[in-house]
Amino acid sequence: MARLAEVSTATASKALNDRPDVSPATRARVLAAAERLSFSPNAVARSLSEGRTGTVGLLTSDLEGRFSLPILMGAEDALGASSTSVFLCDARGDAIREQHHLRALLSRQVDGLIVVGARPDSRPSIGRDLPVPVVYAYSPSEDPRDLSLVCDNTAGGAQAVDHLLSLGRSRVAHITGDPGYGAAHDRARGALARLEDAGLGLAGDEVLFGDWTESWGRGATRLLLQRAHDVDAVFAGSDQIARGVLDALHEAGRRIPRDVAVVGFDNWEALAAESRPALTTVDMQLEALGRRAAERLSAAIDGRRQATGVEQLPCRLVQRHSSAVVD
Amino acid sequence: MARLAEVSTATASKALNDRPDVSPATRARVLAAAERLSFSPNAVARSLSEGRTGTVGLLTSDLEGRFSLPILMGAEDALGASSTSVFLCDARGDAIREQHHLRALLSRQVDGLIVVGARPDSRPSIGRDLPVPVVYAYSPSEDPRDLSLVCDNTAGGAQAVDHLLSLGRSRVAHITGDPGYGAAHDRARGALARLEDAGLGLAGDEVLFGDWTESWGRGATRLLLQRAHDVDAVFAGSDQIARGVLDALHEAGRRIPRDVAVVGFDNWEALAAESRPALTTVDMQLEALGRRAAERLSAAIDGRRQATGVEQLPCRLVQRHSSAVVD
DNA sequence: TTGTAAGCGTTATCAT
DNA sequence: ATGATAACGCTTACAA
Repeated sequence: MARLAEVSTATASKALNDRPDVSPATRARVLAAAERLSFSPNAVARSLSEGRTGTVGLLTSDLEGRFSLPILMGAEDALGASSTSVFLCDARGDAIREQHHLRALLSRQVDGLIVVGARPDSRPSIGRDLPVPVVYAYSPSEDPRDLSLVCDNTAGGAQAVDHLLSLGRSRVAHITGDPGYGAAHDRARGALARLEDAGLGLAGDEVLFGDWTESWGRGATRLLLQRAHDVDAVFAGSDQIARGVLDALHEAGRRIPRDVAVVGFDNWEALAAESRPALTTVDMQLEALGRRAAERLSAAIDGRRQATGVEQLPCRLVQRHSSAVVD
Repeated sequence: MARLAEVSTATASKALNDRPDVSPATRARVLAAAERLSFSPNAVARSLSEGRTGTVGLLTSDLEGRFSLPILMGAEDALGASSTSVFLCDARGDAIREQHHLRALLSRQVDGLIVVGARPDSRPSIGRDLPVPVVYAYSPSEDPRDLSLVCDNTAGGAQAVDHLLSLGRSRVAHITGDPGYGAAHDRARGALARLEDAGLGLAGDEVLFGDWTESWGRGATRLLLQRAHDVDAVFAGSDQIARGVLDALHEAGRRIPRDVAVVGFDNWEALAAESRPALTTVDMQLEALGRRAAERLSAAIDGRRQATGVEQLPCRLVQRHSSAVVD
């Protein structure tokens, strides 16, 4: 290609990369030649010479889960903008496989790593002294010297309750999932704090922990209706649970939202938008989380000092009919 | 590292790659040195020299959809086994972005490409004369000279009806989604063929096309119950639709499966396993599809001749309670 | 402004 | 069995 343009490879390189010290005429000649041969530079060779590959590794523990996906999209999106490519690796929740992938990524000379956990709880650090910066998303690293981005579950719980209180509800119950999840406790804590601030207790007296399923939502609701017949709002720890709650409330003849308002968590569109009535829910804004993680990583790669600790990103309440104002 | 072992880089390379013509003593010395320095070979340099990167591009049109995800998992899984890494690119359904990513992938010297569409219908070929093999998954390429892997929707529809007939049902209706989807027609065709074989017509006389939502499932079911009061089975074109069908049948006081058996499509666990009763459904085995696509691609990369045309992979019926045998 | 040459880290060829 | 050397395709001093 340089030959076709009758210049040296050095000049060709400068011309193609918009470097100074190339006469307009030469540049034009080079560009024309490149065009003619539909020349495309070999990024591998460039990486070798520059010592920078323009790639990052995305190490996820659980592609299956619906949570990693939006994060991954956000990250892919943000990195694509800086024409960085993403190596995707799924460790399937297996530490051995994770180490294996880590080695593969490092040998491929990625410029940085994003680690996306399967659960919102903290996870072991992938290692200190890695030759590239690392950002944890969704699951924070146990090591506070790492940088982690997570969504603010406590604030999310508070937002849900704030909303219910603003509707004038005062008998608010909370049905949530597996107590083994830190996020379940965080959301409950946020919710309880707001109730307390308002001088209220929890309808049903205690948080109903169970698992993250629709059927638990149904079962817990039946239990709740016995314990607190006058309940006028339910905050569910997930949209799946909320679906069960709606179902059981219908069954019991309660009208929604007139008799009981319901708020879910996750904003899982297929569930929340299609329920009857459509479900008000807390959105974790995971795509934004992924995007932010990518931005933080890019900054670290470009040498700006790597921040540390856990950064909490806000949730957003999405209002639908299950908590509509009734006249 | 070669210096530490007091050998030349050539010998070190042979030792590390289990090449012959290295004395056991030397090999041991090299391995020890590598260990001490926790040496990890630079895959970028190796790629440059070998002309092969051990990477493939995964070009998806719609990361958002739940369908690309299992395919992606399967592909990632199969490729990981051959220690091939995957570049993930999401075109977001935008042709421009797709071309952009394609260029980026080629300049990164990927050894092959997997193209995953957003819908089960055919899509434009990504281009002829690419320097690397390409396999299409889920969305077949419009160009029959490309290799595409898709699931056999027609057979899937047939499987659903076969199952219902085997339960002794004879008044079978079909409620499905957007008629703009070829897959909707394929499934309907498979279902109708089997009914015809059994000398039966469709309950409700015609396929009820609408959209892929729960609310359409509800609406269509109400319609259906007017038109064909004696319906004893419904085959739904998706699990979301099936959820709506279940809902409306409950509302109408029909018992499931005693009065009406229901079969869905997709085996979307969160919906199907948690519905009341749990939903029998057709699984597209997308993970297997992704895996198969990766295998085909690997074969093509390794020089075995690239097959062409559309390869159909079978679906699998997952039986749950919505079509249980009633005594 | 342009060209020459070294270097990036590996593998492969071919002497020794 | 080992090592010197070229090659992979690019960037970048530095020399012309």
